[in-house]
Amino acid sequence: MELTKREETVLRIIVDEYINSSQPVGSRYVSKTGVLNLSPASIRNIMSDLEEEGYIVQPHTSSGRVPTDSGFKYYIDKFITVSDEHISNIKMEFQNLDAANVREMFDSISRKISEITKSIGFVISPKLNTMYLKHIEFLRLNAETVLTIIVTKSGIVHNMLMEIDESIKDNDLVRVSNYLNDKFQNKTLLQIQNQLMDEMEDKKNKVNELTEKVIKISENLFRNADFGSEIILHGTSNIIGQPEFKDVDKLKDFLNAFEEKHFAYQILEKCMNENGVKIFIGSDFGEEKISELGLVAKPYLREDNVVGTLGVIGPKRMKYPEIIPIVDFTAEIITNLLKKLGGSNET
Amino acid sequence: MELTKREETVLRIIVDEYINSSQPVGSRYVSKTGVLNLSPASIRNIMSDLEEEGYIVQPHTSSGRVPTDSGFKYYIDKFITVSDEHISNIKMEFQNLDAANVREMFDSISRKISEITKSIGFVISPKLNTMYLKHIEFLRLNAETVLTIIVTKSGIVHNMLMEIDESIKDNDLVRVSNYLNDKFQNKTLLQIQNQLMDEMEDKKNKVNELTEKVIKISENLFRNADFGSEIILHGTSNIIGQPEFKDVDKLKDFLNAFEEKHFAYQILEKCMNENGVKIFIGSDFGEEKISELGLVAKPYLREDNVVGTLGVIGPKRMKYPEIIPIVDFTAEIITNLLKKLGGSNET
DNA sequence: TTTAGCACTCAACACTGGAGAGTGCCAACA
DNA sequence: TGTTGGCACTCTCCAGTGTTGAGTGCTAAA
Repeated sequence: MELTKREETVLRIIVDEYINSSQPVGSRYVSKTGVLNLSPASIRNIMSDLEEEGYIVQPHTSSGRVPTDSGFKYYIDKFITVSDEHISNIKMEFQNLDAANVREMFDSISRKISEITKSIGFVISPKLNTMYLKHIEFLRLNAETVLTIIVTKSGIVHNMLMEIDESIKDNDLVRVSNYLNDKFQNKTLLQIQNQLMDEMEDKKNKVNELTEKVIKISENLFRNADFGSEIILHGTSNIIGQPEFKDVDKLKDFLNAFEEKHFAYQILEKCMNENGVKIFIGSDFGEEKISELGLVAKPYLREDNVVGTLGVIGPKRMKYPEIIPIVDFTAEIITNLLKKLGGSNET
Repeated sequence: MELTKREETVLRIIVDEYINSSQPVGSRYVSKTGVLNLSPASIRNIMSDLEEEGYIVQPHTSSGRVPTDSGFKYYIDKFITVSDEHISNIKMEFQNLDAANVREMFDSISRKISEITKSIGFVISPKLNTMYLKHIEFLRLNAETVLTIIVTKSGIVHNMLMEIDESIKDNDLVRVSNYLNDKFQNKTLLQIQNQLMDEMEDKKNKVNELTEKVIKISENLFRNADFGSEIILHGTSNIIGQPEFKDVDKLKDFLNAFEEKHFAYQILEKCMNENGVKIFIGSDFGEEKISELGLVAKPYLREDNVVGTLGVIGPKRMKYPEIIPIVDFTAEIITNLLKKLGGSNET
């Protein structure tokens, strides 16, 4: 719904101030800002209209107004502008992240985001099964245990322990890894998984000794392998001070829920499918527990496909003009990182 | 200091009840338990003695008594007995941890501990530089970037990205890794690091082409490598409900401090040097922020050397009889795991 | 040595009234 | 017709008050 100029202005002032103070905003305050040159009484009329249209509410009869979720959305759509200053500040912040490998890079970024936004920062790592195989290797740790190391083209390293039949010799392992490396270079792990499963089906037909070994080992390896993504988040303590979590039980519920990764995943999956910065507010989640929260997220890409997401979780009344460019920029960082790492040496 | 039988009994009843309720315990309650068959008035005399000796205090004139840190210590030393039932319960709990690799095993264990103790569970992973090299490998991701993968004999996989001189060819990398694997199998990473550093010193003397390559690459790799340990902890939300953290600021301070890993590390390092379960209470830490906390920890071993620690952090008034065997048992699990993984295939 | 009795202290709680912030409505005004 | 000042009203917040109950220390008697 479209608002008049003055309604917009009043809404903006209310949201701005609410973001600042987390307190209901009264007509007197709005009038005093001097932006509109109207008396409190007139402001009250405008507020009354805004309330009718669902953009603001009163917590109780004699209190000021608080923006509703639609109020927030209107505000975000209309009034958020990102200043160059913000952007250059952010570039500074991300100048020298220290990270020895890709996993640590995700970790550092998540931590950094949480630090500079004073909210919860998160990174969902790429689903491993969408990544291209660079290299696979088996190392025998002892008679029954083999360590499998899978490296993707983007430099992500995944390792798995595997119980193994003692009849399989060390040089069998070498042969199998050579075979897999030759055959499956530059296929995604999912493709490999599927193709291997198919071959297992066919195995009654053509069994030579090598394929048998491959099948035996791969079955062990791929059947129960978890190539999903990991959620890396930092800064949960940042939201403890926030007034919307004065209620300790609410806080506990929320943190508990987030330690259960699947809950977090469910929430965050919503922003996996679209490109660009996406904002969720309160009721969007459809979860009572987190109705006081907001989420700013953006996916990052590898070869133009979304492979993961990152962003910020905080109170609804976040400082969007600061946070949006942060999320935007860090997603670019990761996209570039993945491009650079998996870049040359293509087939 | 030694206490009389009756003093001991009163102290035990007070601590027991305080652990239960986190409320000061009064003479009437102690009398009512019937353990001593004394009236509240007599109990009061005994309590008065205990207070003089520093085992209990009154938060205010007309309240019941609360154990002091020495009260807790006395209690732990004298009265904790671990029942077989506890132990078999724990064994059940750890029956089926799912973990695909060593890192995930630490993660699962830390999570499991936090779940069953309703406190914070932590595992400090082994210092990588105390671990024996099993295998090192270089993978070129692109012209300038090489991924190094280090595997220890216990199956811990560490990977590092490294910028590299373009003049170094792929087969140089293979040769160098062969060289390192041959020469340094079954040395600790620290030994390797030192030996390589020494060789760099000598390099003016005997330079053949291979050593030069090795030195160039290793320098890159080992100079700034972080082979320290990682702190894995779960369940911070468990202490939110606890009455000793009613004060939100205290809670925030504490969680913040713990997100700074070095703080946690400093605290936890204290229990690195001794074998057996170690208990710290409140003032032991010498840190105001965490004076309300207790810590039960035990190191785990690899070849009779302490390489890491694990344990539980919670309010002082923890259920020690339950928690001590949990910590004890899980440390054994990890010790055994490391022994099994790095076990055979020795030199 | 133990106990009953008593006076005393303190936290916790419910209740009260006043102050302050904010509203809606109305009548008056430009 | 839009704007404004005035006014009655509502509600939260807070400080002050009295009451209750739990617990103590002390004393004198058993």
